[in-house]
Amino acid sequence: MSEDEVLLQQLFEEEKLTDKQKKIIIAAIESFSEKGYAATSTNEIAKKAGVAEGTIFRHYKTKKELLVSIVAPLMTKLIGPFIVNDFHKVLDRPYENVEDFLRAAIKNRSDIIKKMLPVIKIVIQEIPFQPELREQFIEQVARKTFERILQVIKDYQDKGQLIEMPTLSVARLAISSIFGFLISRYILFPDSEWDDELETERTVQFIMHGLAVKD
Amino acid sequence: MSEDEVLLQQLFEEEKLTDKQKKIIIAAIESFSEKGYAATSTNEIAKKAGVAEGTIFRHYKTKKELLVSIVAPLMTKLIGPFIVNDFHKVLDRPYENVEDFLRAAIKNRSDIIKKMLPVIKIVIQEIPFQPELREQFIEQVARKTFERILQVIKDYQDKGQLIEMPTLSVARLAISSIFGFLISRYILFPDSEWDDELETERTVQFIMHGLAVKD
Amino acid sequence: MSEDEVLLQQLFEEEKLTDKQKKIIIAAIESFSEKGYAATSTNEIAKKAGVAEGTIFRHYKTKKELLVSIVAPLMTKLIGPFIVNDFHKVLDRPYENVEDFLRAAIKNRSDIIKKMLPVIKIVIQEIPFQPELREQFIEQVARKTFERILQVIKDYQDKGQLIEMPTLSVARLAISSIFGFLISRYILFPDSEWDDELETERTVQFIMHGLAVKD
Amino acid sequence: MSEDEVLLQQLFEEEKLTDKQKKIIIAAIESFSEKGYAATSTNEIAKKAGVAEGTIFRHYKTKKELLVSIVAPLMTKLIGPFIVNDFHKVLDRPYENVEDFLRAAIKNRSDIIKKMLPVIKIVIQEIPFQPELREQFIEQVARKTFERILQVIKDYQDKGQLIEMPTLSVARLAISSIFGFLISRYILFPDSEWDDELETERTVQFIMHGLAVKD
DNA sequence: GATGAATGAGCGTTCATTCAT
DNA sequence: AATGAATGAACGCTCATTCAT
Repeated sequence: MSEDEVLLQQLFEEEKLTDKQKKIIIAAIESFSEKGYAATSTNEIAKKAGVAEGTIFRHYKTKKELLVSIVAPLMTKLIGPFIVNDFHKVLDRPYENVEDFLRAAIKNRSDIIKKMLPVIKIVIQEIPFQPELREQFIEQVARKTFERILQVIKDYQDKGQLIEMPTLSVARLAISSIFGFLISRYILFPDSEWDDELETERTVQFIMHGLAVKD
Repeated sequence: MSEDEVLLQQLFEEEKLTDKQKKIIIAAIESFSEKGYAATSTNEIAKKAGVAEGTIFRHYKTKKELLVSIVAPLMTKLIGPFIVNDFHKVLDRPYENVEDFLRAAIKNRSDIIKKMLPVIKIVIQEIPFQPELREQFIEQVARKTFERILQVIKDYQDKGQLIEMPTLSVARLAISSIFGFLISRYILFPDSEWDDELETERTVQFIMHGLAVKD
Repeated sequence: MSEDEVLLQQLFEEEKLTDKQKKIIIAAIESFSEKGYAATSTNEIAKKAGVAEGTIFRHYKTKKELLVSIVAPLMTKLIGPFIVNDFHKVLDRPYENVEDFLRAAIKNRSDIIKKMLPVIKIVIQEIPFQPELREQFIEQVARKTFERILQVIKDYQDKGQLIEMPTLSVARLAISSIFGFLISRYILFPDSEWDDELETERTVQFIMHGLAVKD
Repeated sequence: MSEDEVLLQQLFEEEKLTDKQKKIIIAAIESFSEKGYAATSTNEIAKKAGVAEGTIFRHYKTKKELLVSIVAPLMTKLIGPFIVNDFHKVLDRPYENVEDFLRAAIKNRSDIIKKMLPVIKIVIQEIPFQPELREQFIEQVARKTFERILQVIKDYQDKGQLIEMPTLSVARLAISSIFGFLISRYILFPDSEWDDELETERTVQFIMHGLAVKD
């Protein structure tokens, strides 16, 4: 199974996709993420996919519907495992301390981001301009995940492992650090040499203890 | 002087802009930042600016040149003060400890970001797709600023105020936290109520001491 | 079969042309030859052809490609018969004397010119400005034909039917006379009354014996 | 006096031209003859002339008026000397025989053509598309000159130096040969090496005696 | 007289979308 | 289901021309 096939399977698990449809989606992901949605023509997608232009519109009423069909499942998939798995894990208290949880969270997201990189780029680029996507994102991702995250934070605060501070602020600071790492690692400087294990640990330690010298 | 006038003056300090040119730039900034560069038509800009479409092309040979002419000065302006001012300040040792420096850095960037927000959005959106911009950004912003930042970090490490860790990693962690704050504050949730003083302080404390409970 | 159909068939013998394509070509020939290539808009061609403007660009990537596609086959067709037929005829010595050859040459060219007139006008008008066409013309028409003509002249000189003079000069003089006739006949004064037989004969006699009174 | 100055003086003898006007005309002649009237923009002419675009329209109401103002004087000048001078010369019987007359005619036209070449190219290119020019050409050049030429021919026929044949046909044949020479010499192959004296003589001899071998 | 900024119609071309096959 | 020719609106851009300075 090729790399593209894997990506497709992850994004469109249950859906039945014809062969042509797969080709269209792969071509669209590639073009959208390279040149942006608005700057990509359906003609170009059709050529890259090796299908007739009309075929695209047989499966997706409009170009925007094609975009949404690609991006929407990511929202569920990207988030789903986090919520479903980790929720239970956390409730089951597999991570007795925060640091283990952070390490797991970073690792977990890393795997997905690596695979979904082109689609993630599309989401980031298009969310500001496509109200449809933004709404979906806020609805499905932001809200659900956020609630979960806030609760996790609260749990650890209750356990006395995190300082007292509004959970929203805690969330912002922790998420900034994690996303800052992932964005640096996979989007800004993917070509630098990275010791993933080491940088993950540094990030975790930073979140916990900051940069100040301890006496 | 209107808010737009202020923005223009800051971006195009020395340049002589005709009245129509100002209108074009303001209209372009608005449209580009709202709908994206590719999705904005020159016709639309002309209408919003109240000029003939031809007038745009009298001043800017192509649509892309208009984009660059808006975005390029930001790169200098956004960065200039940081380097020039803070460089000297740091060398002159006005900030004896890191925390003061961080507070100043956040404050300094906040002011500019607030004013330049729409242009900054354009830069963020278009850099991935416009090699011209990316190059300029890397050349003028990333390189220069990064060197400066790394040096500042090293200084504080030498003074024993920051832990020993590769400066690049320190930079990544600190910058993530600061940008995480600014992006949350001005781009993601500009409409929430923010106690700027307090959140700045929380960010600074986080960078220094992390989230772990101290005994 | 209409007159236009004949022209098309002659120019695009082997090629499969859709109905719309035929209409586009006929409209383009008409407009180009009436107003010149640069002064003809694609919009105008589309309207005259009764198709959408986009349809033109589906078949021809650019306006210039449309021009070339019309003019290029003429170069082959105009010249082909001359070379192939006449070459063999001459070698087979069907024209024992020059006068017969000249008569045949004029007649042969007349038929084609009559049919191709509008396209020929386009070629003449555009060759000075379209390097692409000029090259093609020199390559396919001028070179091949010229070699052939020079050889024919040499043959007749060897047979003692033409005076000794550099073949290039002989060619220039004979060709001037023939083209002078054809241009007068079909382009400058097509509306005058012409006794084609008689004027052809006069031209032939002129080429052979000039205008001086013989004693 | 530069070469351009000479051309201007010859074309605009009596007219008072400002310095800018001269520059405009020279620039226009160059561009029109290189790229054609329709494909030349007034902006381009202005730049080449080193004047503001508005200046062109101060002197010539429209672009077409500029074309006509350049081309019209040629019609008079090109023809004028022929009619005026040669008319009297012929009446004064300076050329006792046709051959001398032909030599003089070719020589006379050669000089002018050499100087006026770019303007002549413009005339040839634009006459088919500019009814205004065509009318002017027919009126001033064709008619007057033609009458004169026909009369000259008739004179020589009466003197028994030219064969009996409709003067129109005689004219056509002679003019074809002369123009065929001039066009080959100055327009088609200006870069070949030409022995002007010799080719002129060959042309004259051809017109008189043709190409057939005399016994 | 000369300028050049401004115009808006029109240019060649591309686009997402439709539909007969 | 798949095609690809056809569409016409919209695109970025150029043009000849105007006019306040």
